[in-house]
Amino acid sequence: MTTPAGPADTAAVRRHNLALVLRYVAAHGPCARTEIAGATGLVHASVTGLATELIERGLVREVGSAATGGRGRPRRLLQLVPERVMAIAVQVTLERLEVTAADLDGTAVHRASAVHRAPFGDPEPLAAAIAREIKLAADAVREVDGAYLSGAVIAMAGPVTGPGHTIAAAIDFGWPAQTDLRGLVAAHLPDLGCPLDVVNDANCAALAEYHAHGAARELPDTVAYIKADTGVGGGLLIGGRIHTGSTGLAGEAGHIPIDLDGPPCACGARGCLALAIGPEPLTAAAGLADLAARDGIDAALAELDRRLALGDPHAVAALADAGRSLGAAILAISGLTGAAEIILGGYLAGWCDRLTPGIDTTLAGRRAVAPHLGFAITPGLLGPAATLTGALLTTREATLADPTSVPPV
Amino acid sequence: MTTPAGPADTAAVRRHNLALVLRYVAAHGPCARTEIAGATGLVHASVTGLATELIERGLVREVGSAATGGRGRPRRLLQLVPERVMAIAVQVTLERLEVTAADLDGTAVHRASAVHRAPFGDPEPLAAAIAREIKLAADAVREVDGAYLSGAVIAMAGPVTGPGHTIAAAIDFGWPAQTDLRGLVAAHLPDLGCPLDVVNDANCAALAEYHAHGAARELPDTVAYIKADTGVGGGLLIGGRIHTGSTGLAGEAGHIPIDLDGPPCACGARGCLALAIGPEPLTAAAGLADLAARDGIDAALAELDRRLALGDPHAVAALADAGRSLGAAILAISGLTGAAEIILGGYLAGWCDRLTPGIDTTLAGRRAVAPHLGFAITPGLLGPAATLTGALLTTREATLADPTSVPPV
DNA sequence: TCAAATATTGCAAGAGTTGAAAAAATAACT
DNA sequence: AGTTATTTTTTCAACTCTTGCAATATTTGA
Repeated sequence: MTTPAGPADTAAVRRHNLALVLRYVAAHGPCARTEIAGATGLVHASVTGLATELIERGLVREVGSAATGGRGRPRRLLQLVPERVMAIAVQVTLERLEVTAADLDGTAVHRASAVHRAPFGDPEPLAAAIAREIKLAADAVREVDGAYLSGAVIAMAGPVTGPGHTIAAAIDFGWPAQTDLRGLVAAHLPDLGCPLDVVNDANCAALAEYHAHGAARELPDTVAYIKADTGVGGGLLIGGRIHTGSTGLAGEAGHIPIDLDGPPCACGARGCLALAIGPEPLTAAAGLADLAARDGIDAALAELDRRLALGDPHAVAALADAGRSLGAAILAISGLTGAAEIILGGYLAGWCDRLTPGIDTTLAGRRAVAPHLGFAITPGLLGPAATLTGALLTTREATLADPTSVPPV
Repeated sequence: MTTPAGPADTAAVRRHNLALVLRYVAAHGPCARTEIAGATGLVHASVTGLATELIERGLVREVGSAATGGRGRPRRLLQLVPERVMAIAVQVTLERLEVTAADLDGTAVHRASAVHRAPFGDPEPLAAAIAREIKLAADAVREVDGAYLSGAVIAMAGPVTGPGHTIAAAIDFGWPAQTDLRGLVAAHLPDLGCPLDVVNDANCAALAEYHAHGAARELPDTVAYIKADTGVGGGLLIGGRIHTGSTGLAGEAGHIPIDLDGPPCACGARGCLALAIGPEPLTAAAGLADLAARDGIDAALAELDRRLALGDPHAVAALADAGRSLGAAILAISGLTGAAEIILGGYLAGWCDRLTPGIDTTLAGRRAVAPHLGFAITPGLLGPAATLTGALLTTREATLADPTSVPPV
């Protein structure tokens, strides 16, 4: 069962078992009650009752029958009704708001992209803009017949701590410590009628990649994710759930030191990973500093990508060097978190082949001593959409964990 | 409630609520049913029933009354019966077995220390020796009237993975990968009558320090532990429980790289933390390499301790230098795990003051940029006994989590 | 001695799961 | 065409657990 601090009662049992059945149906497509009973350990009679309640809540529907091959009553198949539950996700970057409202399958019913101008140091205008977008998305959801709005999630950079979801530090926006972005946005949405959460953007991406990989094969209990795009971030997944840690920074690999006497970093420390694999240092190492200064970092990254495709030795060497540093970070991540799988996202995914030689250089010695090193390194499957997808998944998880949060019919 | 994969029923509810009450009684000394009801959220009537069952299982007893001050029926106080449940812990080091059988309070009823000679590469003789010691300890427990043997735990170096508790690698003993030490020992103990587990020794120490600190004040959700004595190890605690990770190595800080181009380590990588704060490098840095070679590492550490007490500049500088490296590791640990508290154990605890200057050197820049850094560094409160204490705590946790594992009367 | 106050326990009601029996629905057989 | 075997699903009584309310127990203060 879920692990609340408080007492348990029969309602908690019901919640747990409803979640058990709903999760099975969601994961294993159309399936019969008998199959669910066999797989979950529940008794047939219980599955009947649980399925009935899920149907009443509109989360599951019967979808025809399927003869089992031999004789006997045919199975009546149950299927998830993804469009029953919708969630809203807002990704906040320095210049834009990306908004999606989608159902449990991730099928979007509303998309928006808005430019915002957030004055340095004052979160209020941005909060108002976010609230405006959420309101539009919520209106779009309400247009859909029978859809239940389960939650809205704001994904943005910076550590998010505690149950209050306050943002410990948003350096790029210059906000004061412990800014209660959720509270500021919620103040504009008095009748939103669903939970509003703030989560770290890299953690969202980590969750999305975890699900993407987990669909194809069994994943280990502890999985780490590192991404680099406009910055370096990451996330840590334990038992399929985001682990934020007490600092809200768990898995944020960008500012771990890998070089004791390395160059100073803007974070105040020295030799951070971000100085080795971040976009500015990486393009600079490939001789593209001037281009980055003139046309912006995106142009420089695009040029680096072009040169890598052409096999430019300077660019290839820069990636190999970054790989060496990344290898050290991977050793630290696996050692400290116990992650048995490390997923690379952002441009690390696309350039994985170019990074591998450097990574191997760092890991070769350890691999020789400990042949089955205990962890795998895999490129991410999702592109930039990972963040929004992951934000939607957080509310999907909440719905699957407590189906009683969705009202009947 | 605890979170098993399977279905939940009313028995699970009972287990959860029994654990809730037992945990409260164990943590908050003698207390009345009313107090328990108020603190846990259970209703008075439920507490009555739950307390009755705990009394029947011998885990709790009534211990007099206490007038509440004003008028009214006095409170009947309930108290944990620590001696009801005993556990056995065996700590395995290269030369010795240290054994303790103790009750829920950690009060020992049996202690033993045995020299063993484990042939390199063959775990069987050591398994036999461990089984012998466990048998003696179990006999001692059976002497105690009314005591229930809840479990036996073997604490030893090396990563312990999966539900099978196999030892992925025991380099010091030269065992093959995935050695099933638990199985080997259990084969000698066909009628032990209690669970037998193998856990990582540093993880045990981490758990013990967590409890020691937590007794005095509220601890954050995620806490990390690093220790150095004969080697460098550590552990990661999430929600008060050991997180082993999928590799079984979570929190093992000894072989995270902090210096990309540092010296090669026996683990195969370069610039590992163990090369900076491990006993051999540390004594060598203080100019005690010859002494270590001649009289052993313990003698060299003792001499280092003496010189530190005298303020020997060479020794002090060595500690400061180690502190710099430790600071880098601490940044990595906090960043990756989200730990808001990092506990230093082994000689790191005793020499904490001497390490602090170096740690501060590394952290100063970060502290300047992020004033409330988000984590605290504290010395451990327990000495070498931490490992055995922690091993006992793992079974204590199991008992508190499922009081129905203890039979009636 | 009596009333007030507080702690604990009994008891019926409500909700959940379970196991066995009954009902439903189809294929195979005669 | 009718019947039987087989498989799936539902119904129903039994049991356990928490809950809320009323009853009981026990002490203090007047």
